[in-house]
Amino acid sequence: MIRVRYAPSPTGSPHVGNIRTALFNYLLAKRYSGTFVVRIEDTDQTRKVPGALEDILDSLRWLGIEWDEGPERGGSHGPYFQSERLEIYRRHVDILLAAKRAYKCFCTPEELTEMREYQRINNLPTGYDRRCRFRSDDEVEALEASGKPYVVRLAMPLEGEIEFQDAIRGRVAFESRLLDDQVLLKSDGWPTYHLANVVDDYLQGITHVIRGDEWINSTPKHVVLYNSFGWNMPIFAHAPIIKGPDGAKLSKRHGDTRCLDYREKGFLSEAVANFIALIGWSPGDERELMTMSEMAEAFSVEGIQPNPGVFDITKLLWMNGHYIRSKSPEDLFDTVVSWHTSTTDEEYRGSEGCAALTAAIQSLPQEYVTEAFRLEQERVKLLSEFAEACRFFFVDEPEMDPQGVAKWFGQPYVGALLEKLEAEVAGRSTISAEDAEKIIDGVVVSLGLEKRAQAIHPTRVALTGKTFGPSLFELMALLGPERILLRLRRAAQFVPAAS
RNA sequence: GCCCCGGUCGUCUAGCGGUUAGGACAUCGCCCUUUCACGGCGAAGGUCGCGGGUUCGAAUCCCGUCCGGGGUACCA
Repeated sequence: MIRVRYAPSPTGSPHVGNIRTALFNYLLAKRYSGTFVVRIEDTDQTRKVPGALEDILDSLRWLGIEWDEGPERGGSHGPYFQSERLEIYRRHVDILLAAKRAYKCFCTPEELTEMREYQRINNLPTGYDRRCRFRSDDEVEALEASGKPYVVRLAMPLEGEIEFQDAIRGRVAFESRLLDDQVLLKSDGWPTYHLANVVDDYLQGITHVIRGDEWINSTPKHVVLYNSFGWNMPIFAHAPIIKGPDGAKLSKRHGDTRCLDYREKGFLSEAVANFIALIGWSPGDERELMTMSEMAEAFSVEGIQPNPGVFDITKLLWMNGHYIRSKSPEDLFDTVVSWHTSTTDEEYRGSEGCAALTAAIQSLPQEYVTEAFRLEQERVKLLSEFAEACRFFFVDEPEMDPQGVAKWFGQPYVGALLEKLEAEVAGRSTISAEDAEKIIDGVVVSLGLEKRAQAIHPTRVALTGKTFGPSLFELMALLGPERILLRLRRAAQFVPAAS
């Protein structure tokens, strides 16, 4: 039975690279019907950020990454907050101390800074020089009795190599003498990540650790820790980082990197999950569009690539469009409306489209709004685009595109066209798409036009103000006679007097 | 500086000793069509970072080198 974990620290809102690590772990658990646990690594109280925990859980929930054990859910291996496990770490530090696999270090931060400075200047490998490691028991006791604060450090092997098998990269080896004696317990009595992570992974029965590449350098310290306790190690897999377009690790500088930003911008969770999984992982065949369960079925650690990938927003956009197109009208309505009412995106909130949609939802029949969404569905790449794309359906006087007017309303027949259409539409209670087509064709004949496109384009501009959009006939069917009449009359004002 | 990881079209990737180096996004063209989009078809785009080996044969194995990234905390 495999057990994996996602162990974020609540120091900020998780970004997409971080959340992808959670996804990989989750997929592995799903693949083998294992257990996915979420553990909060809050051992650095000074870096705790309010709201971060909520954002972590929110990000997971949004993407559909459900955890079997962890915050809000509990489980048999709790507590799932490291801040509630302090006693456990202390107990384990004592074990290490008693076995001489760790020691107390009384060096002050100032001394350490000075030491590193010296090392840097002399081009020596930086690291703790172990000056406290060989103190006698009496000496340590005296120092401790004097009330001098201390940390506990791991006694690393002085020579030889430390190696481990990485499931993605194969054998990774480090020279022991280059590794320093990592702090395990800080002077405030709290553990560092290194200690807490190893103790918890062991106690919580974690079998596979998929984590970011940035951990690969501290893995030998973890290996020594496992050995010092006499524990078996989990399988390590270090996933590559996600880079920004400039090749550097994805960060705030690259704009939106917060996972939840994508939700606010109008991305669908299924698109984001699908897309980020594909940075660094592939099912081994040529599939790209995959649901969560399809990905889980195809997932393997071996399918993770060792080299970092660039986050290509263009491809995400394409994928988002795909998932928008795949929605049923009902689902689409629910999705767009609930996104619209909850998004915090300021640019969207302040847009005219947003205001028009809000009004439409309140005053127009749901069927009307649903149909408007359906007609724009294949053109839209973001949820946030529906409001603007559908605006002409919702407002009485859509903006007239000057270029569209210039291009089509200069035709000598346009005045007559609009009049004839008005005459045809007047008196009807409804118009179907078929009716609309017959009306247009009839007008084409009576005006002696060569192609119906000559009638269609000006009519589109008259009714929507735009030169592009859904099928004119379908759009007329949705608008209905009353709106069409109003718009036809208004459009007449834009026709140059000469015609 | 030192250590570690990585390097296949612009981007995401398949590939794991013998392939015309395949797919996807983006780009361009054609088709469909009332426009835009969707969809379909096609094109262009890769000296597999570079240089040496090993081998009958190397994107695939080895060494070197260059470039990029990551780590070098009483942060995770």
